[in-house]
Amino acid sequence: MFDLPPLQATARDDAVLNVLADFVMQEELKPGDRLPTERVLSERLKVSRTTVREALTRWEGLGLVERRQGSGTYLKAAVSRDMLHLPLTFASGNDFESLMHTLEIRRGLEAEAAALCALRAGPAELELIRQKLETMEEAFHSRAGMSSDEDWDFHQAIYRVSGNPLFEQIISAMHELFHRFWEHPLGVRDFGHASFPYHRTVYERIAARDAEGARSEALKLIATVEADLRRGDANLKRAGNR
Amino acid sequence: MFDLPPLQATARDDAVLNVLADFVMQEELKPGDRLPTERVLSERLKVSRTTVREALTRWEGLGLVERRQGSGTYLKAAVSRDMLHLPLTFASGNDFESLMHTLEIRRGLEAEAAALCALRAGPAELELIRQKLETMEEAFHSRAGMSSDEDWDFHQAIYRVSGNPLFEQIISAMHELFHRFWEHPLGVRDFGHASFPYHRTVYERIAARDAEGARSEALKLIATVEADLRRGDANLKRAGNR
DNA sequence: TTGGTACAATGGTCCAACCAATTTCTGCAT
DNA sequence: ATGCAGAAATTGGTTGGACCATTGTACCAA
Repeated sequence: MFDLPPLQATARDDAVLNVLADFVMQEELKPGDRLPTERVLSERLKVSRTTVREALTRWEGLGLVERRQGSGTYLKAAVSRDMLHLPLTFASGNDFESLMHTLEIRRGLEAEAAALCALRAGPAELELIRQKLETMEEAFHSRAGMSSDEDWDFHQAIYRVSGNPLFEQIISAMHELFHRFWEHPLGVRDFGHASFPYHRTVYERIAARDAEGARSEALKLIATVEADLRRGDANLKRAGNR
Repeated sequence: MFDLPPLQATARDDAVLNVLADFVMQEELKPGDRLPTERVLSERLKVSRTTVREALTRWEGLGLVERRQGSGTYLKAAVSRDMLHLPLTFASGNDFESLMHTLEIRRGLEAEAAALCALRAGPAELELIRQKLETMEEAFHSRAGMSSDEDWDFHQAIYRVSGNPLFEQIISAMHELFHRFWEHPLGVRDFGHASFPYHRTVYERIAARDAEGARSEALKLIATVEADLRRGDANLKRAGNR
């Protein structure tokens, strides 16, 4: 008994996605570009708009695409037909414990990314990191601490220069989780105050092509953040909140 | 420049998913269970079936749910309201480059997990790791190399003992990706041959409560795997395949 | 130049129907 | 009773058309 015919059962939106992926490749659309209207796609592909929407919804859920009402649908990541999607979803509550867990993941990744940076960064990439560093330091000094956006830019530059796109994907997804904390619970403590000096040392080790040194400095950096958070949490508990 | 108002655009299907997640928790639905009909949900939630479908499509894309026409929609994974979605997408998942990328991620995580293990493993956990190690060594000796299953068990034990569930979840998802390589492309080379001795050194550093030592040994372990793979790839290219 | 207003384009939601696969029920033959 | 083929109901998949909410743009007036 062969059971081979799972082909062509009813999989229109899968087909739509394949065709769309072809289209994106053919038009050489890059992240940020706008792709055709749902109505246009519906007409061109000879399927209903609903079907197009379901397909795009799937892509949106995978973070490949972003929809802006009244404006259009925009590409958020490179797309090709033979892509492997690996949607990880796991329960991760809003408690302090979960925050620490994500931080541990980040520590491992950040260290590795910094090490790879030291090995792979060319002059241009190095310059990019240096620029982000200085922007961050400037913001830090002018606003007396709290440079979370610029701080994030710096780290993101490292992930990008590492030459491995997975770093950025994983970390940026976790970044959302981080924000869930920074909004609500522990007040906006003076993060990064303790970690601040390590940003420069990380950069220096990278610039010196010292992979192990970069890894080590990155570890120290995250360790200070962790210590800050633990202290904040302790204060909170001592105050009796929750 | 404040850019605070991303609040409350129009997000019915997000709301639908939240309510649905609540429902799943409330009814204690487990993977395999069937959840209410689209039509029922539409009626109960007072939204159109289209909206319900878009929401479910998102879940389906993330692998949380499976739809079977004529039968129903079935839960495929545990669902809770505060879930962290981490959709990774690998470009062209069959080239050597992608394999290296996943390996770099694994190196960062493995090192961190080993370090945490050294800090947190109790006597019982330590014994578990030791047992996995010996099982692996035994398999290695009896079958002259190639002990991938037992090898995996060993590493998984480390992730588990690390006390951070995220490690196991991320890595085990990537493990699938690894297998796609080990099946087809580079022949089943004598992996782990070079990495073999490091398994024991990792364990010894953990047992000695030496976090940095454990991290360092774990790094060496992955490095040998990487070197093996690079060698295999070079051989393949020299042979003219592709 | 500035500021507002009308209008068109676009994604978001809804409805009502029909199609296709699956499951369940029904009733007949054994 | 039992077994099984066919009808009927159930359920996800698709369609077309309509309307709403938001955004972008062109145009006009101060």
